[in-house]
Amino acid sequence: MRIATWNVNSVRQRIGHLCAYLKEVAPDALCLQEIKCLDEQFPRLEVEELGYNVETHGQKGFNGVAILSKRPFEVARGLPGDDADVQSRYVEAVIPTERGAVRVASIYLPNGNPPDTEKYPYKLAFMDRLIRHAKKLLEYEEPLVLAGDFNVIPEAIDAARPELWTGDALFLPQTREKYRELMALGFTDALRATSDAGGLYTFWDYQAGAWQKNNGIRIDHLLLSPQAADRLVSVEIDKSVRAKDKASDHTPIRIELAV
DNA sequence: ATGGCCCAGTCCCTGGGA
Repeated sequence: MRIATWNVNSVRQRIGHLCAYLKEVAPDALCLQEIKCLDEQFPRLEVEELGYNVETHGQKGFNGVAILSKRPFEVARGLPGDDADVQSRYVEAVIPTERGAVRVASIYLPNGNPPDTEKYPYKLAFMDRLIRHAKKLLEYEEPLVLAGDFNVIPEAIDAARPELWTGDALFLPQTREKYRELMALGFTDALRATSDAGGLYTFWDYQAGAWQKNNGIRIDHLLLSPQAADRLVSVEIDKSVRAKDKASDHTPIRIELAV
């Protein structure tokens, strides 16, 4: 089973690239972040025409997540303990497979910048809620994939120029510590399970020629429960998507799971 | 040349992203 995640930076701006990706890569499931629209504004007909089922958790203008899957699936919107939170950043699916099912979450973790504002504690609180929920999901002892834009640079090797990020909410010690707390529940970073190489990025800023200089960071992750990690076959960053005209600033990353 | 963008929205500027 092929599972991909991609922060599209507005699905309405990216519908052409999205359809091309679905045709060329044909993921069984695709997690989207930053759809930046209401549920009813999502270009669902174009996607359904390509054989996908669509579940969105959108909001006006900002944020918003979605899951696309060839097979019909069960969906849950929002993180538990989320009731007071108006930002749409989490959607979860249980997708049937040949032998059973795989649970997949599409996550758009808050950016948290600037760190000296209320945005940073909001990020950390969201991570706490995610950790609590993930802990519960792991108790099912089933294949589980937490996929999305985590807005966390895990290690210095995950940035072309780590020195530029030392004071940034994506790389602050407290951010990375909380990310490690999540990982320590028993998750495997799919990419790091297959490579310890540097230069593997999923985001390049629009500004200052970051793409042309390969000044990237790795912040989009696929985190696997033990039952998913056991079935990991391969990982691919679809870098060519970032090279297109009118690209998102993120590029997709995907895994093959033998489930 | 030490800067360079892109998105949505009561929309020609502002706020947000990372």
